Amino acid sequence: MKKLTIKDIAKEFNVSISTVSKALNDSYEISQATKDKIQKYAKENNYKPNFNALSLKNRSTKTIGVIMPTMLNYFFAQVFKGIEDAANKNGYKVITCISNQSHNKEAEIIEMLSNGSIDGFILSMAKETELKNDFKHFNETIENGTPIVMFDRVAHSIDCDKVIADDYNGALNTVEFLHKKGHKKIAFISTMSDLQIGKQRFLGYKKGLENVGLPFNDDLVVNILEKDYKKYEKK
Amino acid sequence: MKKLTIKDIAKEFNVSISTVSKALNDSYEISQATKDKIQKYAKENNYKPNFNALSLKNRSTKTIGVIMPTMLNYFFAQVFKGIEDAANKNGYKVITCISNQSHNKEAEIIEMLSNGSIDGFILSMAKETELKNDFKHFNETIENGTPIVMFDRVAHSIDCDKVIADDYNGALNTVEFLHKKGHKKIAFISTMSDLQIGKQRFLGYKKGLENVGLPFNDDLVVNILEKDYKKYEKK
DNA sequence: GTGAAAGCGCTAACAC
DNA sequence: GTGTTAGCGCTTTCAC
Repeated sequence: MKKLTIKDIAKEFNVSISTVSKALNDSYEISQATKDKIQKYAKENNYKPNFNALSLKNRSTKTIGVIMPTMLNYFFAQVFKGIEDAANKNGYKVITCISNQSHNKEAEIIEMLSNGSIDGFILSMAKETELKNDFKHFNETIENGTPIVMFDRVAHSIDCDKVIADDYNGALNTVEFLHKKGHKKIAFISTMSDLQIGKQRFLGYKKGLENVGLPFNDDLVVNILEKDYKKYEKK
Repeated sequence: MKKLTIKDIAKEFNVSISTVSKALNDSYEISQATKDKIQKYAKENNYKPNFNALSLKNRSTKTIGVIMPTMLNYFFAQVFKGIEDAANKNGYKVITCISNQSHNKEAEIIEMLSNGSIDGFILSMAKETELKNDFKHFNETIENGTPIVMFDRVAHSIDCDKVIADDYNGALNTVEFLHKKGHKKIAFISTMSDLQIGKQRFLGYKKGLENVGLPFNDDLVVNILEKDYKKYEKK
């Protein structure tokens, strides 16, 4: 069964394609009788306006490009669920790609999607991008008129909207909270001490200790870096 | 900076758009000199053929619709990574939607993407779909000429390609393996005893016990259903 | 070697 | 109330 087009419907009723188009869009120009029969026929035969034709015409794809550093991580999986859900509710689709923490892959993804596939990006930087401090691809994208919204692992120097957590005060408040509960030996364990968000948390942790008058003890700080836990991951 | 089109390039060099198109596609009809200057200009100005125009013309979008029951689950997150990776390597994009185990949402997603947005589906059934045994939306999609590939939670009655694990023998072999290691009390814990894959594993488990001559003990079977662990999940 | 024109499916301005 | 036409960006057949 071939996909139905406006043209097919026009032929069916011996009217012009513009009549069909208007009827389907419930235009006031078209008589109720015509609209009724055309809409009925369209529904019965499962007509759906072609996505690419609409996107081409409207210069808008109603789809968002999402770039995730990884999905094998409960935080990012949750964020993805949230994005997908909100997008759908607002009539948007989501094209998702995984940078796998690689700067190169990230740039490639942006390149691949910068051809009218999407209306804009939502992304969290690859680790490598942050370490390299190389944001050229982001800047070019924005200059080319494709909006970017960054979350979690963001580059503050980029001029775009960002959604972040208050990592510094989060850690600080946690220390104060634990201290209030009577705890004296508060450890800091991080898997991302090399990233900005990790550093902020560490600074908040130290400041928290200072605030409550606890000594900072290097032995209570554990940094698990990727190279260490990577070996446990199947490739 | 507006996005460059073939038309812009044509104007730049005072040639026709078809010349530009051919030059960019390295056609033998065009002189090397013309090709060189046009290709150079295109590259320098970051020309990219418009995705929607190509899809419209070619009737192929080079994108796959992926429907996941959930992403908050290491198995599905891994599968997603695999799909995304393989797709990208083959020049495909991936539009991913989460059914959240809902039959309705699953049908809506299929409906939403069945307008020429994608060339085909890769999906794992929502739990509700399996329990309801209602596969109308799948059959209609296939009849309409959109291919479906199912994985993991599949409906065997649907005529399409499927990628599955051998749940029955997997469980059976595991029991035999453990028995060979000297274990006598082998428990069965499942979070999906209501799904086909869960039932297969359970049958394999029982058969395994039988094969090695161990008694089946109901107390060693634990079924954790969604309603039980759901309360631990943030909504 | 280059260009004109039709067509992919759709919308919208403008006839009639 | 309905139809014609141009155009979105691109490819491709057919002229020249």
